[in-house]
Amino acid sequence: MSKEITKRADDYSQWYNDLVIKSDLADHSAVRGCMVIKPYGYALWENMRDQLDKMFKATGHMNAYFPLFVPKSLFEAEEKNAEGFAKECAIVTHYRLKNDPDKPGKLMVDPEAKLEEELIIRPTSEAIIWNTYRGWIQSHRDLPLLINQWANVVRWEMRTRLFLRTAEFLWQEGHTAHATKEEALEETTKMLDVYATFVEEFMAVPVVKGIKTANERFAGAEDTYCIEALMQDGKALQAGTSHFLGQNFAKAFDVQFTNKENKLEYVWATSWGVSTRLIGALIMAHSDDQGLILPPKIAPHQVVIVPIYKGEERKVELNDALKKIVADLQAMNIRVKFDDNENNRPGWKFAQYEMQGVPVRMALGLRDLDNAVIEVARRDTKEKTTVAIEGVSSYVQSLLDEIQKNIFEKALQFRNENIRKVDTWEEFNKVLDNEAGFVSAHWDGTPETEEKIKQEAKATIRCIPLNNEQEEGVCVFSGKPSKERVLFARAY
RNA sequence: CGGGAUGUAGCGUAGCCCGGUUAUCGCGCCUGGUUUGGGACCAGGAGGUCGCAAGUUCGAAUCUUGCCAUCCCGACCA
Repeated sequence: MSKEITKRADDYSQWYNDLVIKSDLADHSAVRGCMVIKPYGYALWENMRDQLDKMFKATGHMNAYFPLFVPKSLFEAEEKNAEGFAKECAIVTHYRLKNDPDKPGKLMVDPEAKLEEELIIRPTSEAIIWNTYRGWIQSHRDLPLLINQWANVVRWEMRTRLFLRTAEFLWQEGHTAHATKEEALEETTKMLDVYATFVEEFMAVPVVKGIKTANERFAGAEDTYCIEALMQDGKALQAGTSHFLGQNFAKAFDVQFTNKENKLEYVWATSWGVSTRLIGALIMAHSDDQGLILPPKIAPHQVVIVPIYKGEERKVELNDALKKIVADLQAMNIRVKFDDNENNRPGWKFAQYEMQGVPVRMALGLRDLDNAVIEVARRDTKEKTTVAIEGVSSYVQSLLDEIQKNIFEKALQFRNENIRKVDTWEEFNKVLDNEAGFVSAHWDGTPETEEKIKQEAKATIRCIPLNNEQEEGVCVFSGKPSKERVLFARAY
């Protein structure tokens, strides 16, 4: 078991570099830890983004865009939020360069051009958005305000890891305002459900929905809900969060509304986000030694078609047959790539598209053409079958559904096999060291114990699962009484 | 910022200990040809501030010092 858990994020560097994302911008220390998203990787992100966007709109949200720069005075208004992000901010202090008198041809920061107030490059947008909401919300009739933003943010982490923790990343952040606590709480869990649905049904990655402990909570939130996924190396990954912000931001930015009784009240808030980290989750949850395995629903190309030529003879005939299949698949809204590039040989293409994770590959040569059949290979199991050309498009359509299902089932089985109930401290450590995965154990509910466990076992409480089964027990570390198990794991 | 390692062509590397012709090999790239059912082959070709700077020396990729950068581990985190 433990031997199978070998895949670490680093093992995928081949695909990061060759296909999806280049690790850094240039040989330039100042932008280290940023990422260049290549077209193929971006197409993947776009598909994920488009689907999420649809789901946000279906739940009544609208998109807006707020500034990249947050004046320091706004940033510090909500104290806990500011404190939480203070150590990882990029700050703009000047607005002009000038020629350096000592170094011809070089530029220097013009000391005359110092900004009166520093601008924080957003690590998250609560501050600037809530400052704006103050002007948008006066009456209960303005509520709820349901807004999402697709943007980039910057968090100057001491250590970066491609996809999982880059200095700049793309994400969406929803920021909503509500008249009542109940409504805001409902929104928080509703959006968590949207995330869970998206990640499971489209990315085919099973998740545990849960709530964070106080230690792991978003800075400035009353409660943080999360979805936690398990990677093939047995480490957990937080895949998305949805925060109930209470009235913290409303109070910090003085956002009040007049209720039906003509009384002033502070609004209730939520925020929620997922990022390009999801791409990392996708890679680490599904890849094998041959490369990526992409779920059909979000794969940039769902099908790739490779013609196999023999000299020039009957090439037209071959291509005509394939073009008809391409047209049939496109008519079914299947994203298909017809690769008739003659610079690369079929074997090269097979390997290439396997590495890129294209779910279905079809190959047609003269031998097949004469028999009116075509070879169909699926990426997830690597099975190849020969199918009659007649009706192959509907075969492929159902195969894509089958692959989507199979990838999820495989990941689900792996995840379920790697949630282990543990009742002693010795076993707790043994499982983490030898088998990894989630450990379901009793915890006395104190931040002190949580912190000690983190120190000693390097494992954190990933979440307290929603609808958690209540069960009398004793804390695996302190031996104090506990009434439910929580999920521990070593995490990215 | 602490601990460890490493910098040689676009990528991966040999050479360094023990200084001495024109810096090794593979992949990739360019040209021509033959090929195409699982990462083609033949022939020819281009590509190098040996991380940077200083020092030692007749002579430095190789030795010395300083600096810079990268990677891994830790603190931080989506």
